[in-house]
Amino acid sequence: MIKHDLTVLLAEAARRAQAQGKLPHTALPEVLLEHPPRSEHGDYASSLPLKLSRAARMNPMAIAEAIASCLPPTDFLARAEAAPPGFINLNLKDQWLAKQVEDILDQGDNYGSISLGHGERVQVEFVSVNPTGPLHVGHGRGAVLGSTLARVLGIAGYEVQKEYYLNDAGNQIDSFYRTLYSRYCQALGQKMEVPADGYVGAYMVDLAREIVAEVADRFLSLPQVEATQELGQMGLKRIVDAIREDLERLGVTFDQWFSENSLYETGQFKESLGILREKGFVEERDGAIWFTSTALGEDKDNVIIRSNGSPTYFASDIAYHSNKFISRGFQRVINIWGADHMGHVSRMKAVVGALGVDPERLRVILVQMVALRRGKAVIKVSKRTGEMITLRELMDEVGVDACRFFFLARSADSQMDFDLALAKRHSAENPVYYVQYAHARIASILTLARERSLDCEQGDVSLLNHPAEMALVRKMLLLPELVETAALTLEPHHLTYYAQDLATTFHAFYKQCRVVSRYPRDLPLSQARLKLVAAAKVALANTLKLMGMTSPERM
RNA sequence: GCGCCCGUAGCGCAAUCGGAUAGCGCGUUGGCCUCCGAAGCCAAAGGUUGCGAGUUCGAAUCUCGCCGGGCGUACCA
Repeated sequence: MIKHDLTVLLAEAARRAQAQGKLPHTALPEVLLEHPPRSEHGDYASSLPLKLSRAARMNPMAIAEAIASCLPPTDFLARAEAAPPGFINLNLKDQWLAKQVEDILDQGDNYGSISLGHGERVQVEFVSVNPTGPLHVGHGRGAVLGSTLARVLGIAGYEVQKEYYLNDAGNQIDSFYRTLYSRYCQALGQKMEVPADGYVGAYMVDLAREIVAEVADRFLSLPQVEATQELGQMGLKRIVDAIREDLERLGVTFDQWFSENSLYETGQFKESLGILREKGFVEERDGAIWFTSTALGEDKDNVIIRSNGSPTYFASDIAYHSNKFISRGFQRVINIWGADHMGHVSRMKAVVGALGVDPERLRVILVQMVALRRGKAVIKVSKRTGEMITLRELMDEVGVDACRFFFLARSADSQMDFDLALAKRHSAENPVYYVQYAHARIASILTLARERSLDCEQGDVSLLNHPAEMALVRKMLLLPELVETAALTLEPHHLTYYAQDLATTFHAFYKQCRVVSRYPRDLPLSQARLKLVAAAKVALANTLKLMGMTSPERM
């Protein structure tokens, strides 16, 4: 990556300046490059002189000049200038930039890949919604964020495993089973109340009807406990299948669906509890088993096994994380949770530490809530009350691509207001079409060139020097840097802004530079520009692919 | 009460480490299709970055105090 080459070059120049006595021998801070907001300030700039000024007791401008004078000539750097109050501005050579077009074409689908991760094994666990009802709009946000992040980490050189943690044990499943039983009986005309803690959503009525359609009244003759259990499992499977279907439609797939229940069946839970006990973090009190997190600086202790003998959700999570880190050996684990799980974060980190794993290896991304409105009316989303807008409805309404783009365009820590009344109208104005239009436009240029039998293999990219051409190359070269940033900060929302930027730069180029010309004298330039356009298609398509969106050839 | 997140143009949101004149989309106003897609381009208007102090050569960004919104603070998940 050119940015890294420049970073190294600058650091060397600073050391050379010290060796030559132009700079005092103070410790050098890490060299950081940025893209100046104004293009006159170069392709990259460093504020190193400003940071060095105090320790070196020198005027920052003098430092900038000293370092700039020690930069060796290279085939990519056109010039380095000291700029007030003490920046070093770096400009790339047009000829070098033009040559990158061929480099991008050579890389093709791999363009954007970097080796940041060095094959480190990372798990991204996301969605993991309780399988007690359909996915709603809010879940879509975590699904899109997680799947995009997994793609970004993959292209950044990590070995990524995507996982859905299936909460198929515990209270909520029990309640789901009992609700389903009651709805099943009702569907068959029996008098039966929905449990007080049950799921009152209409989808449970539909689910019961579906099951009746399949098995009729077979379960009525069974003892209630047995019927509830069997019926529940049937219903659970249907719900999970529906969740899986919705996610697939959204472009979200998993390498593994991990069953919470299996943690108890395989003895993983006992094992991890044993580790904690051994290390002295387990205590019995008031008839319950506690994790003594206060000993690790937490505000309070947490119950692992209730006094009635049933394990808590936290208990499962202890075993689950032990499984992730110790049994399966992931070097890093990224959990994407809703903001309502915030209270869970620090105790999970404490548990991971207690298990003997560096808590830094666990990263939790909290996705802020999606507040639903219909016009001015706030819709309270709750599976309990059953009022919700499903993800499926949203996808029907605005389409998958717009859906993904919309969720992705906001950073995880900003709350989102989703107005359904405006959803459809907004989808037509969504920047997603702006980006995809650029791709379709490129495709049609390339088609036209093919129809006119233009051989762009012959194109000589050194003919490229128009400012709009150079701007487009520069923008394309940002993709690997963007991947790096997104992978390091775990913030894939930057992709949406980059995609728009790239599209804008392309549209501007298109307006200013004729690609396919009717005049024979333009042939060499046409061929060169076709290469540029083909490279732009690669960059744009790869960006869209990272976001899980389609790259239409026409629209 | 305490803890975490957020507050940026009319609306929705960006701003990679503290960097140079804070950007993008929608909306508003005006212009641009006689060789490649106007779902486009160009231009204009629109900001005391919630308020007030502090640190710094430099603050949307860091610190402190207020104000407003969200979430958490269960033997729920």
